[in-house]
Amino acid sequence: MNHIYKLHARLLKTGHHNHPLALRRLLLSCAASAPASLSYARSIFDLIAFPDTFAFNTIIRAHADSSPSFSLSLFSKMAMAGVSPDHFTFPFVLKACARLQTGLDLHSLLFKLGFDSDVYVQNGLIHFYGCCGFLDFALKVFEEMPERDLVSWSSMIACFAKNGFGYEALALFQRMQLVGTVKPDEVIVLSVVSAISILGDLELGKWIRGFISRNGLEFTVSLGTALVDMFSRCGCIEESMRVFDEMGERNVLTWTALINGLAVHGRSAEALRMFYEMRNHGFQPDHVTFTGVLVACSHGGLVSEGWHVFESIRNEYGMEPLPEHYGCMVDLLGRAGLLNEACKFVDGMPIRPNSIIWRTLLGACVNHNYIELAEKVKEKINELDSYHDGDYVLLSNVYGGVGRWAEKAGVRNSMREKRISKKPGCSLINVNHLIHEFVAGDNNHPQFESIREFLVSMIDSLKVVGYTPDISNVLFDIEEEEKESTLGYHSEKLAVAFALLCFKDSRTIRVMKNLRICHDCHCFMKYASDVFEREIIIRDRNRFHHFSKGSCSCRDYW
DNA sequence: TAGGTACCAG
Repeated sequence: MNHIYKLHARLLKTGHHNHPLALRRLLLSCAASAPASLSYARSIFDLIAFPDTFAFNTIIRAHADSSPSFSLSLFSKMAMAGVSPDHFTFPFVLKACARLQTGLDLHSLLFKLGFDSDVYVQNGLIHFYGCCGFLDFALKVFEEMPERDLVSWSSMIACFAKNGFGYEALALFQRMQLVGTVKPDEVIVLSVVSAISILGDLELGKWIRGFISRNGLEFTVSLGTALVDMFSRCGCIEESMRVFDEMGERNVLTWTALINGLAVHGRSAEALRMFYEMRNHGFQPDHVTFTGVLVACSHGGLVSEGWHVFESIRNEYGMEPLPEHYGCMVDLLGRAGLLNEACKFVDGMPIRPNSIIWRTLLGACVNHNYIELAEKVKEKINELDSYHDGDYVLLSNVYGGVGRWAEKAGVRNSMREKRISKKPGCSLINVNHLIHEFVAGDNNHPQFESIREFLVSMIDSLKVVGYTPDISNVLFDIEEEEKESTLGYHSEKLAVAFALLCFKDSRTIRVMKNLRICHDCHCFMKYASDVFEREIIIRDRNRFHHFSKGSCSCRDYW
């Protein structure tokens, strides 16, 4: 900002401060320093009697990121003033539209005006469609481009990553390298790291790290932070810690990434230690940091520490707790079996509890067999959002936990009436650089028969040492023997059986699952880690479970 | 004549 004031002062001194060229120069300087200089930029823009395309472009650009609605209002004003847009205008307008996820008619307008063949405009369109979730449109623009620059590839890869299509992002990155016309930079690699985080594939994680150093890419704070997060999501918190230790410069996001990683890996005490160490290094925690610390307390059963951290948000840091912090507290109390306290906490919340808060409480009811409370909580959820399949599964599990099969069947009927189906469990595993997908109850894998046979023999050998299949979590009221075989087909069991068949050495088995692991599978994995002398790491929807020598890192507290 | 797009991490 200082250089703008100096420039303005010089213009005032020489009497050129109202000269159109001087105003343009000032406006440009302000636009380059956005968002700090936005109000100043607006006042200069207002001084220009007849703003031309360049002036409009500059002011639209300056607001595209931080005040996208204002950018769009300026674009309308531009049209009303009869000032024509040019090929510079649209990338800025598209950026604003991407932020607001609006403006689907823009493509036809710029097509009509003949700006659709400009690479910057096309890149803007890819980014815009990607942000709005219209991947097909983004891909169409990308594929039809006669020439692509680094930003075109980067935009399309980011589109895939942002929308959860990890493999597609990686495949495109590979295609880009095969085409070989552009050289990857730190920006594009950040999207690739994010794609690998979605997949949770450690082999790929190690590869991208090597790629970064082989290609001499600058190890920026954001790239380092993304790697800390990625390794944690790939199930290797040790590697996250190594990257963290090697980073010369860190910021609050880096510390938070590590704290969150430690929390979901069940290393609660270390997460708390890092939180206090971070403060000693002079970094102020933000809302995300607090969420990580509270998750650590919750998963570690650290009730009093959790209370202390929660209260410090307001008392020490002067921040207002967000709904997710209240959610963490409900989880903390509920997990610890303090259901009455959890209810009191929800009743005393200064904000209206959302369905997530109630759902958290419902989960606690399942873990501690609080049937009446679960029924009341489910009613509360129904008032807010009655179509969430997971809630029915939880309620069904409460009834199953105490053998109330008639009520359990009632839950099934109610799901049928509302046409709600249970999302199938799905587990992924990397075997010899190939990802295998297992879906509960699905026998499409080419080696399904041998996997199933091996799984049956596994279950038999685990039963010998004390494993008893727990049938209470099976959703429907079916015969006992059938229930047992339904459990036998849970996707994570199939994935682990497959890994044991494939891996002849003693390497760690790593599985990624879309839903929470059930009690029976959790018990099965503990026995399997002992009997087969294997470390098994499962990433479920909430956290990581490290099974080793008959026990789990979550200490059965998840 | 100037001005441009992607990533922006937790």
